[in-house]
Amino acid sequence: MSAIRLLVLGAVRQHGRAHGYQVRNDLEYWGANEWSNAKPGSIYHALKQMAKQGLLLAHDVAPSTAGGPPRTEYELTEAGEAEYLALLRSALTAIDEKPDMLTSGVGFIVDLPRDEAIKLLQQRVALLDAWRDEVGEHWTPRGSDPEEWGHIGEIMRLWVSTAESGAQWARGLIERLSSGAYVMAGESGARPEVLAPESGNPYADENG
Amino acid sequence: MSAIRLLVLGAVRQHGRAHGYQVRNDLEYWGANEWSNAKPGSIYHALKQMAKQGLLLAHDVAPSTAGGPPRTEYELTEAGEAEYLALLRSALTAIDEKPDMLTSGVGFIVDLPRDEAIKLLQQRVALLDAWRDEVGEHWTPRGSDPEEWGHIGEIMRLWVSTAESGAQWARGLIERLSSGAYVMAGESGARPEVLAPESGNPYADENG
DNA sequence: GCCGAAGTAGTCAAATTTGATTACTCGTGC
DNA sequence: GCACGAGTAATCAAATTTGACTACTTCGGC
Repeated sequence: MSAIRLLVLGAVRQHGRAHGYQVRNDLEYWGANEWSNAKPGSIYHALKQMAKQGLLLAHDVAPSTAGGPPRTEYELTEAGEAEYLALLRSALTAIDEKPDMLTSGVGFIVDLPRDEAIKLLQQRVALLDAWRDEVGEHWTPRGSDPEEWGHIGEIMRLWVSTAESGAQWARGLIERLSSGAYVMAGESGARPEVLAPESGNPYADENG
Repeated sequence: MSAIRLLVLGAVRQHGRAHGYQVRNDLEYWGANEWSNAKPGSIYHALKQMAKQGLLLAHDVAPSTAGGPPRTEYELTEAGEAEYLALLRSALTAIDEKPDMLTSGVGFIVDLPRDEAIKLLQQRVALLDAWRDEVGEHWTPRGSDPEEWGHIGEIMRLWVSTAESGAQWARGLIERLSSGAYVMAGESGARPEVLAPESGNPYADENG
């Protein structure tokens, strides 16, 4: 799965209630259109699809106050909230995902309690270590002539290097979280669950 | 674009002439179904699409000799050959691609002359260095309070680390290529351009 | 002699993604 | 007073991707 659902759910959740263009704008501001598939078509499609599946609740709102076709506002249902957290956990843990997944997960990591975030990242490190070992074994079975693999061994080198650097980064973040960096879910000083409608999204544009 | 076209063109090219199942089998053997989107539907779709676009020539062959529906064999046209090399070059150079692109590029790197492969990888390193610097600047503009960015700065750290490890790997491969590792296109001892039909593909299964 | 598993070859519907395009409003200049 | 670019909000056709499914053959066991 791509990161689009996580991104859209996270963006809607930050507003409490949002219409497509707001989501699209937030994601564009984050540059997500460049490092993920967060393009208009995908965003609107994801909103509709998730509404159909009961993850989002759609409110048809009168023709927009500022030009354009009538707009629809969405908010997370309970199922949507659960799906959001599941996707977020998976984004931080799973190592076979494309990098946009992990990037999105990091972007929303403060929606998790500190303990859990650390635990997930530790799992990530363990998975990366295991994968590196597995790749190493798979590509150098006893008795097989290294010559035989030739340049294909370079793929192994690439993967091993990717795994090690990924684990390194995760260890760094674990350390920072362990020493109290950032304000995580449920901690005093946390951003309110839902942004006040009149205040701008600190991570997005200035339009309420 | 995904890696599917590069993979399919490369696989067909290695056989000189191949039908869909052969391609599918090769790619499965390389594990490409796991680290890329090389699934049956995508492979057959890519074959048909590229045939329609003149990159491949389709030969309808009598009902298969060994079960299943009638099969179609494909071979690269001149345009297909050009497209293949263009995709391969781009896979090795471009840094904004998903990792399956680079992996595929490495898998086929010996289809390029040594000089060119080295040059492309050097370009890659330069692009990665530039990207790392740009990310660093974009995320720490003068006057902006680091506190303001909070955990979002972790995305920057992730990207910087990705860029540096990617550049490191590329430098390693450049070095190995420079000291004569592997047999590249046009070099004595090179595998023949096209595999003999009766011999197995050394990088795939044993069926001709 | 035939049953089932494995292999061969490919198709299909549904979901998703892309990239362009539509449609309407507001402010700015002229 | 109106043309034009920028902003707002979304839709659409075409291409791609996914995952399951069809259909046919061969081979080993019983």
